[in-house]
This record gives sequence, C-alpha cells and structure tokens, in this order.
Amino acid sequence: MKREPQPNDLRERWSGGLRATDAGATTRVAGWVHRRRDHGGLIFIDLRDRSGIVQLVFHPDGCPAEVFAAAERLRSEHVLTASGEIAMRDAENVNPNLPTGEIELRVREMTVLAEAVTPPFPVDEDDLEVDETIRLEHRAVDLRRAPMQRTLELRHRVVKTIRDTLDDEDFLEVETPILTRSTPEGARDFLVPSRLQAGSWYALPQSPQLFKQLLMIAGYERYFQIARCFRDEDLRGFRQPEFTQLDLEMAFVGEEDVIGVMERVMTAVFEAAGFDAPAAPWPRMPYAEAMLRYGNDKPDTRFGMEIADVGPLLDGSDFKVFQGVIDGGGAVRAFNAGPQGAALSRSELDGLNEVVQRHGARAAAPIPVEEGGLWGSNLAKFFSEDQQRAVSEAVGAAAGDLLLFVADKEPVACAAIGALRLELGERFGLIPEGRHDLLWIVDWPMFEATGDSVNPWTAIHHPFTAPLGDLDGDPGAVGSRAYDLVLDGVEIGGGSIRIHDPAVQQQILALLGIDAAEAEARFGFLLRALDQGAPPHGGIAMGIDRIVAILAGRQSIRDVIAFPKTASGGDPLTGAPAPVDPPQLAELFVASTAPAPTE
RNA sequence: GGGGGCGUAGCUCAGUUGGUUAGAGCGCCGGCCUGUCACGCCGGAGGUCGCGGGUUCGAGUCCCGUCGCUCCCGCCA
Repeated sequence: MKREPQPNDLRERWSGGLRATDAGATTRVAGWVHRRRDHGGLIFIDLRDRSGIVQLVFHPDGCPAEVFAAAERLRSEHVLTASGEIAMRDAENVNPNLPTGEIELRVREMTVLAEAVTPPFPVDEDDLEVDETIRLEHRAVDLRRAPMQRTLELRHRVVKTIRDTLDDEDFLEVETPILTRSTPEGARDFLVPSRLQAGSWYALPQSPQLFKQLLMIAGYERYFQIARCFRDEDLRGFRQPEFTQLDLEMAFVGEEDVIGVMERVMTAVFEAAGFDAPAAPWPRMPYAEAMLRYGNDKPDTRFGMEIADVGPLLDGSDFKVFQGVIDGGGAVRAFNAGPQGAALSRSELDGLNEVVQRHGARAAAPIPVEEGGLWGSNLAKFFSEDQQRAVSEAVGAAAGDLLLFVADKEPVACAAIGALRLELGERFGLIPEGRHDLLWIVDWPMFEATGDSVNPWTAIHHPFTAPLGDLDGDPGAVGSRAYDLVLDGVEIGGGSIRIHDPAVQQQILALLGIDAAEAEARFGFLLRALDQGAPPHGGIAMGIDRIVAILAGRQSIRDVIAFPKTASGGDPLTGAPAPVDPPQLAELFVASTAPAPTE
C-alpha cells in the first residue's frame, strides 16, 4: 500500500542553511547517508548533518556516469560530500502530488569520504528505545541520533548561559585540582595512587568546597567553576560517579545574595532553554514543613495530597497499632487520596504496602470517608467520632475520599508516606502537563542524629556550614544557614553561608567527633587559612546534569552525559574499569591482588 | 549490602498448561517497479533463546547458580 504524501514530511527536514530562494545556485554539503531510495532510474539520498537532513538527487543525465555509479554503492551512514544545484522540488512540476516548496540538491559531484558498516541500531529513530548497553557500546552511533544531538546542544547552551550570566555579574572562573586529598566525611572517595610518594594516595574531589573557601580567603570575592566531581557511591538514574556541578562562592554575602544570584542565573538558563519556569523569586519552605507536608526534603509541590500529622488528633484511641506508635514517641501521618484512592481495588491497596515497606514501614492503612467526615472502615469503631471528623478535616477529606495512614517512628512514617504520596500522585496523573515548580528549602537543622554512641551527630549539609543557635546547647536544636533549590521534586542544588570564624569551625568539628589532630591532618590547610582572616562567605553548587535532564525531559542523567557509566560504574564503550598489568601496579606500590573470590 | 524487573535474529518484541524444523515488524542481501520521501511487490540470508548446571522421554518455557542491564532501599557531608 502506497503511503499518501504527508505535507510535513520534508518541511522540518531542511538543513545546511539552504533556502528555496537559493534555487539555481550551486552549493556543497557534507554529512552521513541517512536513507537511500532508488526510483525512476534516479537515486535519492537523505543526507544528514548536525542541523538536519537534505535530500540529494542523482539523475543519470545530471551527473557524470562515475558519480552516478558511486551513488549506486552508497549505503546508510556512509560519509560523503556532494555539490550540485539547489532546486525547488516542484519547479518542473514533476509530481503534482508531492508537497510544494521543498528543496533538493541535484548532485553533480560527489566524494565518498568514508564507508560504513550497517549501523547496530537505527540512527533515524526519534526515540531512544534501544537497550542502553548497546547504545553505550556504540556511543558514537547513538550520539548521532537527533535526540542526543539536541540534548548535548541544550547542555552546551545551559553551560554557556551560566558562564555568560556570571561573567556579567563579575564572577571569575577558577579551576581547582582534580588530584587532591581525601576530604572529611561525605561520600566514599575515588583514590589514585601516587608513584612519586610511595604508599600515598590522591583523592578525586567530591566537590571543590575547600578550595573555593580558600579563594574567598584569598580575596577572589566572586568565584565560580563548572566543576567535575567524583563520588564513589552506588548509582541511580540521577546519580553518576562523576558529575558536573556549577560551583559558586561569594564573599561578604548572606543567604539573600547567593539566592538572588542563583535566581538570576537559573532564570537565564530556563529562558535560554525555552523552559517555562515560574518567575523568581521562588517560594521558600522550611525543612521541617517539607518533611511534614511532603515526607522528604525535596518536595514535589506540583500536586496536592499533602500529608498531615494526625497523631495528636488520634491520641487516646482504642486502636492499639496507632496508640502504640504514639505512646512510643512515633508519628501517625495521613493524606487524602481522594475519590481516585477510593476507586483502588483491594489488590491495588495491598500493593501500596510494598511502597511503604521499602521505607521500613509495616503497612499503609486505607480508610474510606463517609458522610460527615466519619469513617467507613471496621477500624472506625476504635476512634471517637470527634477524632474521625478532626482527621478528615485536617486532610480536607469529604465523603467518597480515601484516607491513607502510616504509623511508625517519625522518620520512617515520614519517608514512607512521602513515597506513597509520590507513587499515587504519579499513578493518578495528578502532575499537570507542563507545570514546573521551583522552591528553596530553608531553615535546615545543622545536625542529624546518627544513632551511633561514639559519634552521635553528623552534619546534614557539611561541616563548613554556618550554624544558627547555641552550639553549647542541644545539637539537635542548632539550625544552619543552608538552602537547597528543588525543581519538580528533584534537588538541583544546595549551598550555605560558611563558617568564617576558626573558633566556630573547631567547635563544629568537635561536635562531629573530629578531634584536633584528625582535623589538622585532613584539612588543616583550611583551618590555617581561616586564621589568615576570612571574609564572611557563602555559595552554592548546582547539579548541571540534573538540570539539563529535567530541561530535556529525560528520566536519566545518562542521557545528558556524552559518555556516562552504567549502574555498576562501568563503561561498555571503553571497558573501564579494567585490570592493569602487575608492573603498572608495582610502579605505584600497589599490591596486586587476585579478584575477590566468590563465596 | 538488600529487594523488584529484564536478558529470544543486527534493532524492537511475541512465544499458550514444558511438546515437531523458535516467529513477527523493522533492518540487511538479491530481484522487480519507478520522482521517491515510513514508497510498493517478490524472494533470501540471519538465532549456542546471556552463560553454567539440574529436573524431565522432551526445557526458550520449570528449579539452582552465575553474568550483564535497569529501578528502588541502604549509601550519596
């Protein structure tokens, strides 16, 4: 069955800067053979370059016989350059059924620059639905595809916009070392053995944090860097072992200055990307509120179903499961899953348990709401009518809605019901098409309890974040001058005002269980620099890969990194990581060990 | 470290309660058609069913192990 010509088939496919008004002129194009068709004794080649596709026409009378013969041997992905006459498609009215106004190049000369084997997967597909390992093995082919070309161009524009905007704001880009020393706390380091100093190791930077603080002390009042960072932790769709961040630091500033600069930079980025982001200033939400209403520190505020703390409303009930949690100091959290929740089948409700169990909670309790806010569940008898009504009201539930409860230790209940909310928000399609939410998470606590008796506290941001409050009191009550930027439920950046008083820095390190000797050994260079007179300073780091992925509508940052790693940290293209020869190890004073035995 | 999903032709996938020579679309090769453009028509090649072991008369299918990919928890200051 012959396909009817579609008016738009070629309209979007023009390239090479050729225009219909150029008809009659001779020009030269170069690219890859995208597709080939033979018809009517003619040969049609769609030639693809970075900007699009142009159709070449080889006519046996229009070009030398050897050119036509060469054209007969052209195959997909061959590389060639051709020159000829630009012609309007319908200039001679060769086929009145064809779309008008299109352009073709009538080839007179051609040089095949490279021949190509059959590509391992289609290059012309506009989606990326090919096994990712195969894509990464043949990344040169994969990166030829239009979606990847567009994505890397978007990435370029984002980075260029960042540089231009910060340049306009008098920032200086400074490079910091990739070979550095192991940093305190944080993620696992990637290590590099030193050949010149036997037994010593470099670490790849998890961030340029300490160096940028040194630059502040050195008087470079506005610094930034598009910095590669390395963290040896397990990978995710939005996490790679090496990633790129915009690292920025300013002297003599407070939170408002850093936030202001970043709102200007990100607004410029969104505009450059044609991304419909809300206008700055963006809302700010205290950390505690995010944890309560959304169950995590990177709330997706694009849809409702907000979580309420219903423990206090339900205290004193006869329902032992909840009461036990309340008496044990735990939390009971609930949200209104609405009529769509009430429409869930029994097995779908059971399936929700798997969601909360991933976060350590036992189960999610569903309770339908009836007239007057009372509950239509056999659990209702354990609660007073006042309690039922109060909870229904707290979560804004009306008759026909479904309430979902999770009761557990506070952090567990928080995370579990937060995950449940996200799951249902996605499943119910509650996120409006094209909506994007940006917000700052502020008022962070400085410390988080570890549950460890030796080192009971860990820094939520990092040990150089300026604290707020009495360091001699309860560490759990100390706040920090930190801020995170959240886009559509993804943390895209975070920063803080730093400590510039060496005494405060020592005190924080002591609270974290890092004694003076260890502190000196690991980052004495920062402490000594603080003694040299440090201005108040602060900054932020933004995840470039994540930002580009969201702008490009991708679920994985692997799609916005030219040569990414797989989930096991490997690169199918190069085979990295790979064993090295024993002599190479010996030179580095590294003992050669057999692969770990499987037991 | 733990849990879920996936692995069948170059690519995307189907494969019924275990049952003969494992299929489709696209791609590839050959032929025909002939201003084609998701062209059309005819024919063809191409598969250790990730790998190893087991159960069975018989395994793509069931079991165990293993490797790879992927998502999630932990981890990611």
